[in-house]
Amino acid sequence: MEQQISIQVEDFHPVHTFECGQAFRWERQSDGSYTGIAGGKIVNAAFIPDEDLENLQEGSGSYKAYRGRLILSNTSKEDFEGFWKTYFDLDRDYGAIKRELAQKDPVIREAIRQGGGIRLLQQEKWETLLSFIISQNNHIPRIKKCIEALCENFGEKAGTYRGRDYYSFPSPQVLAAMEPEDLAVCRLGYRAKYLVGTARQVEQEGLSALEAMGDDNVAPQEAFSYVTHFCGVGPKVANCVLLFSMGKYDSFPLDVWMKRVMEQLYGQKSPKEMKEFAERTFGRFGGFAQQYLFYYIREMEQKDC
DNA sequence: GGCCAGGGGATTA
DNA sequence: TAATCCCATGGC
Repeated sequence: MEQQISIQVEDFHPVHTFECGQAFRWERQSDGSYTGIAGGKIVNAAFIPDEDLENLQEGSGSYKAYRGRLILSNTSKEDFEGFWKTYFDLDRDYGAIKRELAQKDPVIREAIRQGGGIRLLQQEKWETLLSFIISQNNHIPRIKKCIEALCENFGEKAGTYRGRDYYSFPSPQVLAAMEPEDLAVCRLGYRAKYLVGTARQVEQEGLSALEAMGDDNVAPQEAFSYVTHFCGVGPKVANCVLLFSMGKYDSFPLDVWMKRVMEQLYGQKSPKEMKEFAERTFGRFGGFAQQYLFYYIREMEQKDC
């Protein structure tokens, strides 16, 4: 019998959290749950919403409560306390963040209403760095395929779960020893040389130098400078790494979709204006706002047709 | 600072 | 079938 952990959570919904483009290794199962691997641990996350009126309709604020039970299967109490609790960012009060952001304007208010179950996963730095190098100028379905191929070919088998094999994310050492051509099986295109280049830099400088950027006393600007020095990492990818793995929550990644949001919904014209507007409006919660808005614009595009 | 190639696949025309 | 687009970056 699989070991399970069940906890009561608020401001969480698996679809919002796993489909908002922050992570690429969570797969939706036929029962609506998600199976993923992080830190070499395979886990399944299911969610049973509370059936109270407030949760089904509107919360006390201008958003649903997204309250219910999060059930993690194939894990232990120790792993939950030592890893998943932090990974799922369960100690953060998202209600307070949403209330503050919702006061800013009607656009972000509606975005929070649509994707109020997003939690920013605290992902591993090395994996996040490489995942977002792969993400550049790319579609999410293909990003997922590239990463899966990378893990299957260069990672280690982490185990079999519900009839499927899972592989860990390849280490810097393994990829540093490769030539870009060796990664051809992953269909990374021109990004293969970026991965190998960055892997060699990380191997040289030490993984701990990268990990140290996640410390609270490391300023966002310092982390940004460090992360952008890697091969194939510019401002967009760096901001994603800062936001999704280093706890720099003022980061506001500006990609094609976010430029669309800022132009169509906020009337900002240049990227410079967009950055300044975001900083001015969302401040230290910029990263949370970015995720709500990113999810919102993509939902709208889908419903259009 | 602006322009364009980089791979490859998915989507659109 | 052809053109366009994609959670961009590096190099000129």
